[in-house]
Amino acid sequence: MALEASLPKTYDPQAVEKKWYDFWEENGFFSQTVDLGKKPFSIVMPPPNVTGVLHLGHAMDNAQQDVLARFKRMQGYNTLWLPGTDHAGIATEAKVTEQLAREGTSREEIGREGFMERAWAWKREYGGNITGQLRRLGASCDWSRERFTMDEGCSAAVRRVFASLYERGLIYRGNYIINWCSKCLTTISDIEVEHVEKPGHLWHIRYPAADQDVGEGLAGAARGFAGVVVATTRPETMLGDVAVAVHPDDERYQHLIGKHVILPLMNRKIPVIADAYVDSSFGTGAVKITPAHDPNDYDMGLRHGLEQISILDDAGCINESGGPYGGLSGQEARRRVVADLEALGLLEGVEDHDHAVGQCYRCGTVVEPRVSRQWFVRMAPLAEPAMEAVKQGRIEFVPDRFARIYLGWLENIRDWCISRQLWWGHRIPVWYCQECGAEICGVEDPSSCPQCRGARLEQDKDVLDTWFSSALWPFSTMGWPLETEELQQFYPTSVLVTGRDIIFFWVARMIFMGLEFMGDAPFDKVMIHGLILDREGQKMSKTLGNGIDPLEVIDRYGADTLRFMLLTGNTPGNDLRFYAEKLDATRNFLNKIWNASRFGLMHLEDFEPAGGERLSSDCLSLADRWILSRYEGIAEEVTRRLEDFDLGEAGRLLYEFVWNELCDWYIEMAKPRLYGRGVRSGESVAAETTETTGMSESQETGEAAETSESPEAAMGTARTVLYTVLEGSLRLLHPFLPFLTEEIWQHLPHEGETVMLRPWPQPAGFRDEKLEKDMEALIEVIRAIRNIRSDYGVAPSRKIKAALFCADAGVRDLMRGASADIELMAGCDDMTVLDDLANKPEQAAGAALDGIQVFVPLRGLLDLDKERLKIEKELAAAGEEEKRLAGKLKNPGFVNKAPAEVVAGEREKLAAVQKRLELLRQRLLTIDKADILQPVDQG
RNA sequence: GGGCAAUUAGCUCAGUUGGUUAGAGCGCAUGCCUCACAUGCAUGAGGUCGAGGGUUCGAAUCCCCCAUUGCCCACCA
Repeated sequence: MALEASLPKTYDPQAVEKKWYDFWEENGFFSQTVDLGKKPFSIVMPPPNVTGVLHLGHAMDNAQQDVLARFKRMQGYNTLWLPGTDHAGIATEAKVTEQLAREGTSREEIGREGFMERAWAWKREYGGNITGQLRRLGASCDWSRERFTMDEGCSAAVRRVFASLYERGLIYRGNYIINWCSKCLTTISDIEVEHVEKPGHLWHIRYPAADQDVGEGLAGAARGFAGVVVATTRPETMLGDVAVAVHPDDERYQHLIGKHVILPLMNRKIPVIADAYVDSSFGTGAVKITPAHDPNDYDMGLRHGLEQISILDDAGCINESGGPYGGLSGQEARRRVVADLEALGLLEGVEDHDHAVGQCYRCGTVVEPRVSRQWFVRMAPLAEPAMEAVKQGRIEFVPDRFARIYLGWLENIRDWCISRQLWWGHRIPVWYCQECGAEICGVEDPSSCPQCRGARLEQDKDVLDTWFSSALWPFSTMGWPLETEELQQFYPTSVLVTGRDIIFFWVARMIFMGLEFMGDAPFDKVMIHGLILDREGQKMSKTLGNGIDPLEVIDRYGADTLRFMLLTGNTPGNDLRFYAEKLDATRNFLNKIWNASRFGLMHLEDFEPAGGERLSSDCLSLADRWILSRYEGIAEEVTRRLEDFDLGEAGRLLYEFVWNELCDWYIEMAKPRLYGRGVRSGESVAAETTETTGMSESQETGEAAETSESPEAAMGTARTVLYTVLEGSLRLLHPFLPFLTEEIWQHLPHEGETVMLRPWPQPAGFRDEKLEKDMEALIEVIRAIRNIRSDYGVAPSRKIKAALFCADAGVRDLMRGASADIELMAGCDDMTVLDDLANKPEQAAGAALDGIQVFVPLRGLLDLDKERLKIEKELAAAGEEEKRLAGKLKNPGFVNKAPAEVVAGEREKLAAVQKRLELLRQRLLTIDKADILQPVDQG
């Protein structure tokens, strides 16, 4: 009593979450030492940005990882979940830069060294935020192994990998066309460019033939000029044009190939070249070629040996190569160029044209393709094995459709631009000798030039793409390049859990780096989840302002509610909508568990958990055996689902089991015994009662036969079963609801320090599918009776008596004590009683179930109109059913080809329906004839 | 231009290899403050499973086509 009284009626997460998290962490329950004798399970956490804040995406991602980690830990695996954070080059640099601006200073002013100091200070100040937030979520990761992508070890791994790839020619430096963000002031890789379809224009511009005088007198006389009309979406880039291209077979332009035209505004003579890349059917069939600012033109420029004229500066403005337009912004230059062309009469037309504009994925600024000298990773040799690993099943995507996305990307992969014009990051480990020009790359900082012995060395100014260090995460965090025992036990990791948005950024790159440097894939499985959407199905984003802060949710509902909500209600890989009603429903579920446990505690205060061996089946009631069977069935199914990474289904199964089966049925059925009222179903009788004739001939005389065991013994058994199922369910729920389950479990009698280290439930042989089917039938019967009660408005306080006729004695036995509001009539299995009731439909309401008939004497409760309506309804339904069945049985296809037992079954059903129709018609008649009804007996 | 997902009750979603009567939560209706829980209990109403073909004795489920929505990829200027 004291225990249950100490628990409030509703679960209060705020009161317990911190307590248990600290308890777990301080006792080292999350930490794992290497033990090569145990089977390993390992996950590396996708490192969140060190300066970031937890959003719902993180919450879901980490909740999923936590479920797996806790599940595997309970299963006895040596489980490592390794956390850490990412230095997030551009994002962090932008934040620090902003901070400097607020202080009235700047990057340039404080210099590289000063900036790095500020960035590290920023990291020290805010880096703990997100890890603290992960703790609030309940993440059971091993914080003693927390890593940071720029810590010493990870940096050493970066150096080693870079040097190795460099030595083998897999990293090279060169002038290529790259993507430039003029706001972030750095290059970005191809996948960091987002293509957004936008309405734009296609301008048709005439480039006059070069043999005509295009001097100063161009204006006003343009109409007379021949030449060629090109179509472009970016007219300002013409300032950097070096050619016009047409398809070699295009008849319209044969006469121009090899000739020259004049580039208007710049008055440059440029050739007309033939290249099969050009699509004759698009635009005018003639393309202006700007090798310095368009990837296709760049390639074509290489093919034809064309000059690259760069016309943009770092800020995206026209540079001195743009002649009179120098200094203008891109936008402004476009306006002026178009206006000037129009004035010259060279603008032949403008049409609307949607086209994809590349934007920086971080800041949304339009990305300009530029030719620039950068560092690249040669992808072809690395991509090949990475594709093989997935094709051969070495790495498995869950759901597997994501494997195709991965493979598709790698098939068409281009070299990876890894240099960034930033300061915050891993500086490229290459030095240039200022004396002889040698390029030096090494794991150690060089002190002098190995070629000329000169000491004037200057390190490359750029840093590496953040994803370069992320790509090494699965092994750099475990100590590579040292041969650590962590690597030995935990690499390859078991599964990577992440969102589909970073398959390219991260997953693919980890795979090829792992294969290259560890000789094995970094993980066996990749579990991909979707995004969190708002209630309308919109992506949550900062710009839309529809984001929800997971910490506010935790404050209000608790971490477990948030977790469970994020983990259930959808299928793997699909997006998940997030809205308040779902949270409420989940909170109610937690409260249900809470109260079921309070009920349990009332009855288990001085209970000794001696173990399951006390549960031998001969002292169990049918209800006991049923719930134990269901519990084991659920445990098995949940285990299977978790092993298949179907967390949503596992959670749903637990929800339904706990609420519907444990709470709504078992606890209700066990109450009489738990309260010492001693009603106990007669399983001993059931064991003897055969299923021979369908109607038991034994003389069951009500409750006398039921109490073959003392109320005390019955209570003891019920308590043991209740404990077994409740405690076991808490263990099954623990991966989903760590805080709630720990809090309850600690109140229950228990062995061990914490539920999180208890063994995962194992089957103990209570599964009995026949019994489960019987119980299902019983539930149907009880529903039918309650339905009758509801239809006739029987007061809830009044017990309802029912007669139950069924072929199966087991079901009838289950019925005893199954429901507090229903009891079986004495002698109700007597055939004569059945006939009697069936023949007096005005005195009894009935329901026919599969092989079972139920009657409830009405005892004067009959409401004639209601009954009549109901029968009419039933008649209509039965009529329909008869039509359907009769039609089916007339179908020769069905009769001849379906299995004989199916056909026979249908025939039986038809017969039953016809019989029922007849019965209903008679009852209707009787009712119509009845004047006043006499109660059957006095209840 | 390709590819992927989704389309099932008023809303949000399940539905395992084709097989009795298609499920849940929320919402709704009716009745209940029954000694674990009103964040609850009981009962009920509500579905031509996006449209159209096909395979099959039998299709929400397999095949084809179409439509709508969302997402990803793509160097048609």
